[in-house]
Amino acid sequence: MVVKKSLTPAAVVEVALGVVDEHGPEGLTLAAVAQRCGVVTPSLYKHVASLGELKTLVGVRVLEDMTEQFTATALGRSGDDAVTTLMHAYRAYVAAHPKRYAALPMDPMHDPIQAAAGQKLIGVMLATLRSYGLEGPAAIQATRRLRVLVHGFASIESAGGFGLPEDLDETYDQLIQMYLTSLRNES
Amino acid sequence: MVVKKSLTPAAVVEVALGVVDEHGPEGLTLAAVAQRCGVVTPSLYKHVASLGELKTLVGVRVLEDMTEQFTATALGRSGDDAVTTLMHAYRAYVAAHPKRYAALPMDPMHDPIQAAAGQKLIGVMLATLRSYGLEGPAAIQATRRLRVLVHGFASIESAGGFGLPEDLDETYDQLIQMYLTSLRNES
DNA sequence: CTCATAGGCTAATGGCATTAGCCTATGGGC
DNA sequence: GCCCATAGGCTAATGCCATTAGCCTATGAG
Repeated sequence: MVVKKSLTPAAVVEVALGVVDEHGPEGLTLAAVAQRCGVVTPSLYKHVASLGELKTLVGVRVLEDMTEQFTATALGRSGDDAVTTLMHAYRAYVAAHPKRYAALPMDPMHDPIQAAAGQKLIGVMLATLRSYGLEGPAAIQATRRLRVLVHGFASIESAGGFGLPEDLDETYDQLIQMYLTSLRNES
Repeated sequence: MVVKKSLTPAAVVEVALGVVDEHGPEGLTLAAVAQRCGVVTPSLYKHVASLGELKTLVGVRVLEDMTEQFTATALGRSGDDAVTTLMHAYRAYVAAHPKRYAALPMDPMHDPIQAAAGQKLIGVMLATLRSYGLEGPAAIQATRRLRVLVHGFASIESAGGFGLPEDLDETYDQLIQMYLTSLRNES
């Protein structure tokens, strides 16, 4: 039987993701999504509650996507190797989908719909640090530092915020070394 | 003579800044600005070319504001003291105007109107590192690392992105120490 | 076979940006 | 002191977008 394009909510989010990848977060509009779905705008309300909700769902989708990628990459590694790999994976993801990254909410924890996905992503970072044997608060601090580094770099790079793209690999390596050193000085 | 509210472009930007502070960057709308100016929307076009231009000008204004604050704070200091002070000033500015910070473009260099202001802000950071005697490329790398740290932390904190506000001062202190260490390991 | 409903559609409302064109006060040149 | 260009306000109109209401049809469960 031919598969009908039944247009599930998930499919709508998928299309929305495509729109974001092409036109950025500001370009994400119900009208644009509807057109790509071959449907008239109001029809979308049968699948999502509003533009706001769609944006939220897109955010969740991206968070899950990142979590999956990073998990796969970090599996079977530990220590500096794991951290280095995770940081590279983070940068690679954002480089591959720059517009998409800009669609991420910086406070996923404050939205009940996104909280779980955000928690999982942070969980991957926390798990990556496991082999350092950091206890409670120290582990949280280390995770925060990591988050600051990868997000800071990724958000600037993806926006083309560094004047020249020259030596950016070197810059990132330095950030990684800086972070690894901070981990060593902590235990 | 009573000073007329002549509504210069600068005044419009000022009002826009107020709107951003209150409602965030998405709330910055010509309609909102016009209302605050006690004027009808189309009238604004006599002072700014478009909403886009106004946003750009707001960005310039914020960049200049930050530059001024940081310059004043860093004057007369050098070495770790200067860096520490600058980083605290950055965080303080963003904490004082969280919405405003979100209105900043991450790629000021790509806009001819904002380039100068962006350059100056980066210049303050570069100057703050002067006493470390870093040469050319090394100085640029150090500036980039600094930028990544302060922006990463500030953007997450201002969005309320850290789960609990607990121990954020400690987190920031760790970031500062981490950065200072990276400076020492470099020369 | 029937009928509830999923999922599409059209029509209508209201907010916003933007453009065109009008109108008035004012201040600089004479 | 007079005259007019213009700065700076206004109304009207267009077009895009989100959102709501209400209609219509095919389909699949009973």
